[in-house]
Amino acid sequence: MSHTLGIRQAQKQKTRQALLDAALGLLEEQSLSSLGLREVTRAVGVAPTAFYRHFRSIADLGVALVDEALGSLHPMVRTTVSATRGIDERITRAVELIERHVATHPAHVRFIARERHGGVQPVREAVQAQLARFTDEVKTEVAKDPEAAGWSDEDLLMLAQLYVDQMLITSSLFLDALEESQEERERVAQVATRQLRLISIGRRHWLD
Amino acid sequence: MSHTLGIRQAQKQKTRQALLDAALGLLEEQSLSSLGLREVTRAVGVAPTAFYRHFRSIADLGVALVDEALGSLHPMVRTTVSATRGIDERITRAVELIERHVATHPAHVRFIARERHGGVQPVREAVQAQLARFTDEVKTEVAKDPEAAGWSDEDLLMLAQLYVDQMLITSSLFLDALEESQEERERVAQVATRQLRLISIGRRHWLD
DNA sequence: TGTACATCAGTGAACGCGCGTTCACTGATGTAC
DNA sequence: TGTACATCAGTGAACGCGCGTTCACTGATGTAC
Repeated sequence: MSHTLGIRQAQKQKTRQALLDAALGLLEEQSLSSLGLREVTRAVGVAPTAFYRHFRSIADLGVALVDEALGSLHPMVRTTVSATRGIDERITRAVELIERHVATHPAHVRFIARERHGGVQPVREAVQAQLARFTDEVKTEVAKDPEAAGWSDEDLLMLAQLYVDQMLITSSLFLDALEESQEERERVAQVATRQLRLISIGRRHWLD
Repeated sequence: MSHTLGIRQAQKQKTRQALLDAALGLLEEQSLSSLGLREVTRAVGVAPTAFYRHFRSIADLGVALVDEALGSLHPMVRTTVSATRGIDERITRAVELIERHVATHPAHVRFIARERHGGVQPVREAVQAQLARFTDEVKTEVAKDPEAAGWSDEDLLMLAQLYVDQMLITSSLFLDALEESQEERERVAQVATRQLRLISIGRRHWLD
């Protein structure tokens, strides 16, 4: 126990996290640009002024939420796309992983879908930056695949973009399906699987 | 001149359209859920209370904007996707049409991208409904193509969804590129063209 | 064509309310000796 | 270990402001005869 965080620091972190959690909860039914600072502090049970000890503004909190929602996702993406096992198996696994992630982090997924094109510029930019990182990582993994032999850099990038966008679209569809039925979720999984399969076929014959 | 609209009706329409236009302008830099009724009437130059003569609420105005933005688009989609001429030509033409539409209606495109997953439920639902109509129309056109012989209904639907999503993604990228350079727009066009080409290759070998 | 009445798009004052932000504060935690 | 001072996360009162909505109104347009 060489270095505990200190009671004060620990409590501050806790309040900060409570603000982030409360905001994420409130954002299920509205967008960031209409979220109020007092609304968030009220949900946590602290004075409105306490907010300023942690964030400059709601936009600032939004950027923190983007990092929380997308920051931890990188390792998953990397392992999913990488060329292990057969193609069909990889596709099935990827769709399953997406479905599970949406089921465990629905609020995060909704937040990203909403604010990707939302009305708060710094947040929008933070999302775009993280997605650009994803695209680059996917491109790196895709390039390692033997099937990518002879592909130009531009072709690799367009394929990586296709994959990332496909992932986001599928996430959003799973999210809507969450509030519906098991059948609906299966339908989404089926469509997503077929779309990835079609892309993978196109990829195989790209240089024909 | 059998039936002019009447001065009163005509003036009312004009004010209504002015409210829609002003709202669309204000929405370039914010999202609908943070748009104020007074903000809109102030931009038009009428009293706040005049708003209620035309719309029940901002959400109601938003739904009207969705219809304005997407309603007129159906004929274009139909002719673009339909099986005329060669495949490469069709792809090039589709990408050009998208680019031109974004250039002439940037505010509408931005509005749809923003509110598709935005925080105002009735508006979100209106967008989804219109997009479902698009998907259905695209599916009908795709089914007519000789290449679609032997395709199941589910396969046709998943392809139509892929096309519609691709159209939206490309529109959004063109929109961002509008504020940048001609080179950036060309890069977007190139990536979109390649992605559509890859999809078309996957489509050709789907039943192999 | 002219008159008398009805309609209704837009007005302007008024309201209560919740907002973001400021400020001086309190009291628990941290630090130096 | 104990004491004296510094730090700083969270408080609570206060502010000015713009919001959505109500209401009775005005005066141009529409309609019936």
